[in-house]
Amino acid sequence: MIRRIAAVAIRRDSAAQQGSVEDQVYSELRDRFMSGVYLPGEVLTLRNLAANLGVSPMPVRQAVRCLIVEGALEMLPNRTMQVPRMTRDRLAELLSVRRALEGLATEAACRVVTPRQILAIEKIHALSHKAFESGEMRRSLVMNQRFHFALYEAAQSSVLMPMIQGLWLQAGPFMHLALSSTAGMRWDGTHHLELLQALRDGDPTEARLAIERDINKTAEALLVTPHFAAGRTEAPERRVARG
Amino acid sequence: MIRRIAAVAIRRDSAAQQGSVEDQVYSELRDRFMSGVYLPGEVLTLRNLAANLGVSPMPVRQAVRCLIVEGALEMLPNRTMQVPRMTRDRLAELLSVRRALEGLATEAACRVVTPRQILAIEKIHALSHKAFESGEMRRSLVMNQRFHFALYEAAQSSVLMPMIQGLWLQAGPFMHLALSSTAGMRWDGTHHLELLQALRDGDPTEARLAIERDINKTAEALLVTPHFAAGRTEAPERRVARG
DNA sequence: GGGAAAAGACTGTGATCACAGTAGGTGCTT
DNA sequence: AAGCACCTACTGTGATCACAGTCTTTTCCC
Repeated sequence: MIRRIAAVAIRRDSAAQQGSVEDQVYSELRDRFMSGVYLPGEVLTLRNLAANLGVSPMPVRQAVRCLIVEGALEMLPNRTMQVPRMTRDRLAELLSVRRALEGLATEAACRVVTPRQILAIEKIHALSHKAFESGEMRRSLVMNQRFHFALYEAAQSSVLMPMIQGLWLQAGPFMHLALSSTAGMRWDGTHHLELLQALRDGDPTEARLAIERDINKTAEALLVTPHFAAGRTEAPERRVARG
Repeated sequence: MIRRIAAVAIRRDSAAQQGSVEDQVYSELRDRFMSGVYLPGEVLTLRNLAANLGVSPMPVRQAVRCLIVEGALEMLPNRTMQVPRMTRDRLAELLSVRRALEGLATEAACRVVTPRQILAIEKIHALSHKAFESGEMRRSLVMNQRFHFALYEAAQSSVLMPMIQGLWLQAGPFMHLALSSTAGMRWDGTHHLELLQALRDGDPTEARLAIERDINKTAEALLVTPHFAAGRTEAPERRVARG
């Protein structure tokens, strides 16, 4: 049974989308994972994804393989692919590595960031804060992500950036599942403001500490959610992919 | 012109090699990159690789895409694939991230490592040292890698291990190019011994410092080599793939 | 003889088909 | 009515072909 709910053509966004079809598929799927389109435990199939993206299965195969290598997708022994469930241990590890890598990136960024970039980051923070105040949690999460990535991009590191993206990619589905509801989420942008001040002062160490505090805050919010998988023996609850 | 120098079947090693052909190809290519089979700047093509591995181009395509995502391979604007050249900046970044991640893994390993595992690591160190003494640099490098990975594997982290492997994968071709000659390489296993002592003492902080010192030592040895690419405007010098 | 143009080889990419294995559903048998 | 077997639908995987580029080489003309 092939359910084509909305066969959105992959070229929808940005008229002059360039690159091969596979690159577009890969990019689109990355965005979807980071945006929480797919939920932990959800089962995806090549042909459904292809139909949903409006492309042939071929480019999807390779994009999906890459996502598996990155840990954003899991291949079960049955050869079926599913969005990995999250365990408390795994989340703690991800956050630990985030602290290390994003701390490094923040230090590097602080040393070379331009006033113009700082302004852009401030702007993104304002948007995130505004979205949070109006209860648009989804949008606030996305803007928060943009805030972090705008910062790390200033570091201009071709090593750190892909690794950090990989971490967000792995945590994406779970983060959106756990935080997209307003319940129990009392976020304040204190650490973001501290970071911005450190950037203006050109104080890498303080900037690093601010980011680490921000990640710790996220950790506190995430680790209390009841969304964790109990282990390898959890109930099936296999969600069928929507596309 | 298809040059089949040695069309080695992919199933050569270990009779009961399991998994799909693509998994085997991917695994084999990873090993080759980490072993320095391919040199920085070398150009690889799908069909040559496929012929060399004795498989059809199809599985190679996907494996190669994954390697590109991991940063082990580069795709030029011409759509040709080449082993990335190394720059001093990039190497410094890789080593910086290695310090952070392998430090983390070492701490974690130190907390859960068993005496039996410590013995195994000691054994590997002895082999590495012995190979170095007899001038077998290639073998010494491989054993050194096994030493590190045996340590990190003790940490049992499904997050850290793949990331660290990715780092070694990116640095692999350059490391072997720079260090496989005995010239200018005066390695001593002091830091390895310090690490082993810290493991026995159950002192995570000291273990972490020992690994960091070890990586710093490697950094010193690597950063003085004259093998760096000058930048984006370097001479072509495109080595043709051997397969 | 030198330079421009065309022909050739070879590249990655995408589509389509065949295949083996699995999961789930249906119908028959006991 | 319950249990078992078969059968259908669907999964990822691999192979093969066609195609549009690029790069090299050859060939023709000035």
